[in-house]
Amino acid sequence: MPPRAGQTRTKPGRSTRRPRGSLSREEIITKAFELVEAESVDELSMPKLARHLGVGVTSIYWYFRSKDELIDALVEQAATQFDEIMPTFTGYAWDDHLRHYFRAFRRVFVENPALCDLIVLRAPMRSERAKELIFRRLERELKVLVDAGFPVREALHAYKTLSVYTRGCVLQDRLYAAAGQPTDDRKALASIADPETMPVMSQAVEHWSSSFATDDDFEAGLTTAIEGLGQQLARARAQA
Amino acid sequence: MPPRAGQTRTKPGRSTRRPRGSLSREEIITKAFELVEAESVDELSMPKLARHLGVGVTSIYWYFRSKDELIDALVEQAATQFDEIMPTFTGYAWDDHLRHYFRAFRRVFVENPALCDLIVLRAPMRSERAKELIFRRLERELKVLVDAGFPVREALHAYKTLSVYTRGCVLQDRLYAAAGQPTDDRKALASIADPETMPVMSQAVEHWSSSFATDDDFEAGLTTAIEGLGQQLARARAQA
DNA sequence: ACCTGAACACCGTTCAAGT
DNA sequence: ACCTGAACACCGTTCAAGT
Repeated sequence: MPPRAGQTRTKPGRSTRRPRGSLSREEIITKAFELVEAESVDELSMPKLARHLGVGVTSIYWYFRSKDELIDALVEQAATQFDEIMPTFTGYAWDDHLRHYFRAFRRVFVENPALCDLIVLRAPMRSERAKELIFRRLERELKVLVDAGFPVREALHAYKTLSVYTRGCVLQDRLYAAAGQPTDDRKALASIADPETMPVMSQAVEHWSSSFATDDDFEAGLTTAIEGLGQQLARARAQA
Repeated sequence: MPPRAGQTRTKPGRSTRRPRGSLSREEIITKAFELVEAESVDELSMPKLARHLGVGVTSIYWYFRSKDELIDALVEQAATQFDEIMPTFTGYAWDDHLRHYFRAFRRVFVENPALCDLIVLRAPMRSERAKELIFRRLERELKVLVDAGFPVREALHAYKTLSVYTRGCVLQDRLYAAAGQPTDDRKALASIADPETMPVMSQAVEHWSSSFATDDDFEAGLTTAIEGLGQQLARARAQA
């Protein structure tokens, strides 16, 4: 396309030097987060971000010492956003509460891959603000369990177990999505699982999916863990 | 250091052109795996690998179309190695069996971070050989559960749940190791967990560790899941 | 058939220089 | 104080050329 009349010829993407106060930490974080949402953390690069901001690459380094420091800021942003998106549940019995809570926990990550990349794959958090959000969340969730009769130590273990399990499922989902190859799982198994040499697996063909973290899988594991917790609670109550 | 007499001056690191048949797919994989073990997958680069092999960078591209294809080969190598390292357990009751099996499962990854990088963080596997190894493993492990009375579907869910949970723990461990900052967890919590505003968490301080996947945490989750499975088994047996 | 270096488009980061 | 481009050491990959 030839340059239109009245248009000064410029370097592609940016025409003028940005005025002094026009850039800010916040704008950089916001625009970087946009890029991560649109593509992924791995795709984020300083030159790309600079173009998206309409700035010279090096300008970003005035606000962040390194890309790593920028990512830390994005993780904090993600933690805040996660906290806003997560619904709060009240009035459920402890087991239904856990079920709803971790179902939502998983959904938020599955529906927002950027949050998954920044939180699940970037633990541990280095931001004080993010830690505080986690502590507040834990206070609320542990209270539900302690009120139901769980000793504090067991309540903490219960939350950790379900949190790690759920994040494990979410990671699995994310890796499968990134690989982006919906292979015909059942056929692959069927071709290997000969009834003679693999009697059990050949029976399992109808339930097979190579992802270990489908909705169905997640629900099954969630139920298993909650039933286990139920037994622990019964013992704790009997002791008291 | 001045070049010694009789030594021809060469480019640093490699003196002669390698003879024709001297390089091979296998050697590349072996040396690449060495690098991943010594550093990490993220640190692996084609130039580094070429230096380690004493070859020109581009020679590698005769054997692998891309770095991605090379990594796929490394994943297969890792899967084979994992299969060799994992001990086999026989003669245990189903619950003790699961306990020993997944304890070992976790240990292998914790002690071999390269395997964790290549298997846990690189799922799903694209190699047919790796898939076959997994199916064989599943056949053996599911048999233990089915023999104990689990329906095939429930046995599969049980394995998946514990596998995802264990890999979740391993990932967490790995991320904490990579971050490499053994912060004083308990103090961090104590400074935030005011008994007035956070009564439950302030009681939890003595059990706190910011990693959700310590040995103790893992064992607790493992027990919880196995207890849940015990209940499911009891129901399945009652039905039969 | 196998190994090679030059070259390209990218990346993160530093530095000295503009305003 | 804030924004800039030039420059550096890296990266993955392609290509035409050696043997």
